[in-house]
Amino acid sequence: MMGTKVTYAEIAAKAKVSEATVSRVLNGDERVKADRAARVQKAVSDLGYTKNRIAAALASGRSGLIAIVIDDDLTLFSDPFWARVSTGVSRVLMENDLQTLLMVSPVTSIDSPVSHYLQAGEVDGAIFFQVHNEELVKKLRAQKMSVVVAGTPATGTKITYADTDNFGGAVLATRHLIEKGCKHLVTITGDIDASAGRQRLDGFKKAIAEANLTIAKNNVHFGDFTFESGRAAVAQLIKNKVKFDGIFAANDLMALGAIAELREREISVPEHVKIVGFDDSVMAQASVPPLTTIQQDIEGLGAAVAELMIAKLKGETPTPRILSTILIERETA
Amino acid sequence: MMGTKVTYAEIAAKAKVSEATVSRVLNGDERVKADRAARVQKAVSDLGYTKNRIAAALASGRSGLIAIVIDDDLTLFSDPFWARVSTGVSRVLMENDLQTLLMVSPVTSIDSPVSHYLQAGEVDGAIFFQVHNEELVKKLRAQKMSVVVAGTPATGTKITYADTDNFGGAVLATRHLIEKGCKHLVTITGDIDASAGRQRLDGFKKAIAEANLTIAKNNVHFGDFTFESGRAAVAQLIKNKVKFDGIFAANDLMALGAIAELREREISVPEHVKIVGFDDSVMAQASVPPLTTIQQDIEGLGAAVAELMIAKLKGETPTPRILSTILIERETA
DNA sequence: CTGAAAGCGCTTACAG
DNA sequence: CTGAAAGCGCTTACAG
Repeated sequence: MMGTKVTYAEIAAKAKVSEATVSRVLNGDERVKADRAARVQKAVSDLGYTKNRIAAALASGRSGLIAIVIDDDLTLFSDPFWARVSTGVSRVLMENDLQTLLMVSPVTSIDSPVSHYLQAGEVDGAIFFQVHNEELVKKLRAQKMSVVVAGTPATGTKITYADTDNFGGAVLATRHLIEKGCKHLVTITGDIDASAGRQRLDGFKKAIAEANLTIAKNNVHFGDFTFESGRAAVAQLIKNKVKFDGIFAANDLMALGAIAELREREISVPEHVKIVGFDDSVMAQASVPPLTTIQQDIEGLGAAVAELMIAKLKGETPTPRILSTILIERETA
Repeated sequence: MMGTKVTYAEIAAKAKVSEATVSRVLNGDERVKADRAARVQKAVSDLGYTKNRIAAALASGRSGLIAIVIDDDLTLFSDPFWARVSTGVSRVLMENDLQTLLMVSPVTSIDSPVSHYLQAGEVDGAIFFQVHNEELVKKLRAQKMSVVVAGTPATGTKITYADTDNFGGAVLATRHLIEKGCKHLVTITGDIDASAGRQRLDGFKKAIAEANLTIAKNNVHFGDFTFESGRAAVAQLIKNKVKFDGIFAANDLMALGAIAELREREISVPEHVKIVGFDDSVMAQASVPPLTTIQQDIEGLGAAVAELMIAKLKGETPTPRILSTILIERETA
């Protein structure tokens, strides 16, 4: 079975072909004659051979390694979201005989160890979960390394990316509130510097306009995706005497913060105020009352990113992928 | 600066030494004379050299790759817990010039692709986040591969591991309930097949015994770490007419489920029933009322696992590491 | 379609 | 302390 390392030499001897032929068969070269290919295949399985990818990498210049680069500054990875994206990435990559290298690094500045590592060319591609540093991405692309981003990069750049349809999801959420009879809608935005934050706000505005409603000055409250900011938003809204009967919170955590504050003031959800979140995190169904929210296909996003990477590795220039969302109706709206 | 690949040949020429010497200097061999070593160092930085780890791996037989193996059957990685452990692992490994390979695979049976891959010896070590398959671990260890487990393996095995002090944390939680005046305690256990589930139950029992209280037959309700099971537990308890004024739930999610059910029955928390969870997840502070819970050092656990791995790689036989927990008092107890 | 041969960029006994 | 040389296990023009 296993035991001592089996190499091409043994296979070649057993199959009575050259090592070059063994290599061809193992790499799916069609030109090898069927009978010889069969002999090689048999020898391979008889000997329980598994290829030494490191040797292959050195000889071919392709490592088969794809890095997932995560900037730990934002303790991003603590967010279950990214973990699930990674799961999707890893699964698809493995299916395609590629390995996932996990790089969690405090800073992805152009001079950080991670950057140097990436620039050293030991990985075939890099997947970024944020684009703090467009410079780095550009530099890597200039070095013909394949780069794919999960999320929407700044407009104008030609970076390949996949993202959830944040805009569409926000439209869905807002329309739902309107359908449920809300007349005075407000939104609590996420971090507006992040594309997801911006897009969700845009979607909200779109749905409002579509329904011929208007957005009063104080109806957009800028939050930052935290529970506290959701809570503060409601407090502020009330302090400002804003009249509202529906809230679209750009994520579940802020929605929960909003609910907590409403509850404290004995404003009942969904009777007095309806609310829709975004993410469909575990918390959404564990909340009281269970939260109506927008669900995204998180592992699917990871898979999409991996597929884009694979396409780029083949020399193709794939177009961005936008994954649609669905509304999960629970009890808050 | 960068550009064309710099190799030992260039460095050797520039520093006027042999390639062997370059290798020695770069690998910290003390025997090289200071002045020659200095010349090499200078050439290295002048040329902006970065080592080709793949070539080094092939020549030395050490890949510098450590796999984190995650069984995706349980969608384990969706749990932010493991993502954070991975963060800790990855950080420490990087600091030690090792890479983290992320392997999310549906099954880690002894015949799965992952197993084959690991057995092929392309990684220097493997970190398991669960030990479904003791066989695999044993086999790998027999092949002198370094294996470390995050979590507590079955007793009797000599597997190196690091884990949170689940037992101690449960004792802390239970004592707190007792100090707060609870007389009739119940616990909602986690999956009892998992070591964390068992240990947290044992800790509960220990604290009860310590206080000279007794555990009535129905006071231990077996859950499975889900929100629903927490909810069902309370429903069951009430149906069985069990008298209780304090609940230790083996994780936050079940605690939230319990709170939801209590609220529905208009039993107020913490006035009528006090409750303590375990994990200090994001949900704990976002719950209403905020959940008193046990906090563990999750990234620290990852770091500990990585440190154990590094020790094993050096040929040492480190002893298991148990990380202590603290109680975070909020409003439910 | 196939083989001999060179090469990928390091490491490491071995000899001195 | 240092160098020449062999070798790690593959891949890939090149020639036929």
